[in-house]
Amino acid sequence: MEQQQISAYLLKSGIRPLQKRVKIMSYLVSKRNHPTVDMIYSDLIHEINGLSKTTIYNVLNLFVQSGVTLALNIEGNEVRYDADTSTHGHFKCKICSGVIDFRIRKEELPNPMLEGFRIDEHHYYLKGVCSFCVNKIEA
Amino acid sequence: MEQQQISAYLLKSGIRPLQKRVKIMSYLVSKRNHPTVDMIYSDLIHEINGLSKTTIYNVLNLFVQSGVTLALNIEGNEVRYDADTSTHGHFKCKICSGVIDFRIRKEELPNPMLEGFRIDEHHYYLKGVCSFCVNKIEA
DNA sequence: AATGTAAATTGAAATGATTACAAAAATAAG
DNA sequence: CTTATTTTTGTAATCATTTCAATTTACATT
Repeated sequence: MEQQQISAYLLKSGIRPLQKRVKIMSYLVSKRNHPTVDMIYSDLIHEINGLSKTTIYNVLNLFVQSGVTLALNIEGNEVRYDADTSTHGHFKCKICSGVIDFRIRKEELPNPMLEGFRIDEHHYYLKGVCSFCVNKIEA
Repeated sequence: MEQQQISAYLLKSGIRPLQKRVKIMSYLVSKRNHPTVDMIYSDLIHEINGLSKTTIYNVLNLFVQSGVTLALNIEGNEVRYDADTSTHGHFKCKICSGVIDFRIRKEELPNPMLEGFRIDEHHYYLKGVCSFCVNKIEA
């Protein structure tokens, strides 16, 4: 996606499309790698002069609050970020630590009987070993 | 559940039923409150003389590795523990921070097309506002 | 009951992720 | 161009968790 489109998208979501915000969203959208803050930092530090890790935290927190990014809590010691806010599930491989998306339709997710509750977010994730690492183990 | 039963259960799961382990498992099973380590500590420190927080971490890690306890990663900054290892979902209230269970059958959970993957764990959780807090907000 | 050995527990220090905060820089408005 | 507001930065603080060596406990064998 073009920086132009990213800017327009942020603006539409009530976020001023400042340089670093656009770059970070652009990173999330193009890589789709469910990165941690550290991954974003080490990838963007070369590209953005004088980028601070605090800024990444600030920007991501803003994104999450504004609803343009999901914070994924799959492992206790790391938060991963995903700019795809549509309904989908995640799989995390115990071996290579990679996180991949899988499509599910909202109607497929069970709707528990929670009388009077307001449900804002659905999270569905699986853990195991991805096909690539399964082969490595068997070999 | 009686301490006797807890001990037998731990033994069957390959865990030596030492005093503190039995007390911690007993706590998890009877309270069913999805506690954090801190919650367990502040509740049991009165009951168990000279209990250390490190011990709670040790015991819980053992429980999780042995498969008798689930580690729930719903919020990025806290891990909660659940001795109910059967298939079920969790709801976390944004207001009161409480976590409650809801029943779902394994067959209800969508089975994504992940050719060649080995899937070990399914996690399904919802976030929102519980009925009690919904009323508080409206009032 | 006493002894020895292995396992568990402890507390202090280390680690690692995240947040708080005040100063500096960038942005927008007049 | 000047000023006011917002954003970014870097350091220090915080908080959960792990590491590790020393102490204690559990348990099998005398």
